[in-house]
Amino acid sequence: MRLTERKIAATLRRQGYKLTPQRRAVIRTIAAGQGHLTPIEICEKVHQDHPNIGLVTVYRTLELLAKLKLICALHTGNSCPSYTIGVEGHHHHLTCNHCGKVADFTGYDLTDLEQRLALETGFKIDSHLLEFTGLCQVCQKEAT
Amino acid sequence: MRLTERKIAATLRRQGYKLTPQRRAVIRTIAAGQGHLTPIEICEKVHQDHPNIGLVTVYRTLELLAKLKLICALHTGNSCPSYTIGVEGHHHHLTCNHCGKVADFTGYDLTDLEQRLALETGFKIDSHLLEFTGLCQVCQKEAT
DNA sequence: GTAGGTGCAAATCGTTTGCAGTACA
DNA sequence: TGTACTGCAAACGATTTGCACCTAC
Repeated sequence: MRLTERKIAATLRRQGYKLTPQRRAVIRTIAAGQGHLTPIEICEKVHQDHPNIGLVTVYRTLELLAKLKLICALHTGNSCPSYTIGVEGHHHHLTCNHCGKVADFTGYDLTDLEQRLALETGFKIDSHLLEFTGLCQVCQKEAT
Repeated sequence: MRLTERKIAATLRRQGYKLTPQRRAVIRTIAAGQGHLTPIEICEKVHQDHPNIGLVTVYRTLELLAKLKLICALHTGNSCPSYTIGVEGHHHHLTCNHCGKVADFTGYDLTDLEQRLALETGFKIDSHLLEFTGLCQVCQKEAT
C-alpha cells in the first residue's frame, strides 16, 4: 500500500517535524508521481505551483523523508539517484527504462538466501537491494 | 572465477584496444583490490607507482573495462559508484559496509522470479540488480 | 518567542569534454 | 606511420554549506 500525502504529513508531525507549505508541496509531488523522480524533476514540478521554492529545500526535504523511510531511493540504471513514494512494508522495484515507471512488488522473500549466504560467507547481512529493469507494457507497444 | 590481469589484458588486445602502461596499472590495481574501489581510490593507488597518471585516464579506462564487462559496478550504499574486478558468468555481490570487502556469489537464479514478474506486470525484463550488504566476519569480531 | 525551516549564493565534489602532444601496434 | 591514447585545464551538473531571514508551533 502506497503511503498517502496525509499519512506522510501525520508521520512528520508525530516525529516533531514542522509541516511547511514547501514540504507539503514536495510530498504531494512525489505522492502524485507515476514513477521515480530525480530531485531536479521534483523541483521543476513543485515550481509550477510554488515558483520560489529552492532546489536546496527539495534536497533537504528529500533527505528528511528518506530518513523517515517515507520515500525510497532507486539505484538502478544511471548515475543520478531518484526517489519514489514509500510503501508500507518491505518491497522491491521494477523500473521501466524507457518511461521511468516504477512497479513495486512484494511477496518475494530473500530470507532463505540471506541465511544461506550468512552461513557460507560468515557475513552478518543487514540489508539488500533487489531491482529489475526492463520495458513496461506501454513502451513495448510503442517500440514496435 | 575472478578475472586475472592477464585475461583482461588478452581481452583488450583481442578487441583491438591498446594495452598501455596506464591501463595495465589500473587493471592491476583493480585486480589486486580486496573489495570495490571508487575511481578516486583507484587513482590514488595507481599514483603510488605511476605518479603522473591522470584521474581522467582512470575514468576512461574504467569506462572501457566496464563496457567490455571486465569489471563490474556496484550500486549499493551511498551515492558514489565503485568498481570491482569482474568474474566469469553472472553473479551477485555481498558487500561489507565496514571494510568494503566484496564477496561474490553465484548459483542463485532469479529466472523464475523474472518470469513471474513479467507475467504479472507485463514488463519485458532485461536486467536485474541484487546486492546484499552487511558486516563481514572480520569486522564483526572487531566490533565486539 | 523560539527552534527549526527556508532561500540565496558560493563552495565543493565527481565526472566529462576539448585539444594538443604522445606512444602503441 | 597513423590512430588510438594520454594529460592538462576548463566546463559541467549535482549536491552541500554558511548565513541571514522567516514562520510554524
